[in-house]
Amino acid sequence: MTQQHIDEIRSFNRFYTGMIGLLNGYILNSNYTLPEVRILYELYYQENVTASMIITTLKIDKGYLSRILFQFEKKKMIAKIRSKQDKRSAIISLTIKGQKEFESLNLASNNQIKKILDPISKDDCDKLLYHMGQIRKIFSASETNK
Amino acid sequence: MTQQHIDEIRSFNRFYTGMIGLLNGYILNSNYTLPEVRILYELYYQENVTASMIITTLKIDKGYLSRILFQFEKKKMIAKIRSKQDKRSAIISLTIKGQKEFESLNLASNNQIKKILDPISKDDCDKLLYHMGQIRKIFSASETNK
DNA sequence: TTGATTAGTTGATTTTGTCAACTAATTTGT
DNA sequence: ACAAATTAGTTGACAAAATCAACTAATCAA
Repeated sequence: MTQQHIDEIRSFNRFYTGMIGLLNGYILNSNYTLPEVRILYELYYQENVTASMIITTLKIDKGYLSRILFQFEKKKMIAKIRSKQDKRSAIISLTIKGQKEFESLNLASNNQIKKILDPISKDDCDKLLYHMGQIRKIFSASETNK
Repeated sequence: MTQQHIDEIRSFNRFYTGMIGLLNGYILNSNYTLPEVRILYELYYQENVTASMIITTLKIDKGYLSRILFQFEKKKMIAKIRSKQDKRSAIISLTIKGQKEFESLNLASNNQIKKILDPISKDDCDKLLYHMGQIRKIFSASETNK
């Protein structure tokens, strides 16, 4: 692996940072911050989530999380129920309102992607997905045998 | 373009956000913040840079930039000289010390990439670069004809 | 059962980023 | 030429985002 390999990967990272920034920038125009959206994402797609699970998967400070969850609770977007198994922790779930909020964020995010993909031909779109898939595959393979 | 296309792209973005986070996280263990590193990057690779040029390329608040540059100046990492053409603006350049600081950051960043690439075979590494190149090509092509 | 660990909360603080007001230099329109 | 508008950069006041450490209550492990 040469210096040129490294340079090119770093160059791609800068490029794709811009891409992601573009997409996140859109979300940041919503009423939620990036950490908030990530937390909503976890709550939406996982069941029986506790705060500490979010902490480990999102690598977020527990105090910070606690406050964000408190805001969500105040807005009636989540509900907490004390776990019977472990009374220290609480199972967190999105309320209907919380789900709807996330879904509308999701929709906005989809539209943003659509807008970016719009000038790209169907054919190139397929290629895009193919290349993305290959990149993930290569990284994931290296992930497993370490 | 279908919903599945969009979902996959979003999934890749989440995946790659983690990747970039990993790399940036490393930088953040240094003595510099992400904006600071990005500014150093601009100063290292471009000549005759002014503050307003950095503002437009990095989309950073001018007050924020002004303070960061002040810190750099205090540490003797940059030098400003009033532009002869336009006495409102100053040409900013890295001092030798500034260059060395950036180079050591750069080196650390390279090593981080190396570590990630280490468990990947030469062959897969080449493929990785190929796929990254193709992704950029497709996005850039769509960029030009808009 | 007691000492250590874990889940989550809270207060204090730091870091990061934004906004608006301001000075000085420059450009534009007449 | 020159007044009005614009631009480069600085500064002060703030707001938002994130971190750190101390703390309570529950659980685990010896």
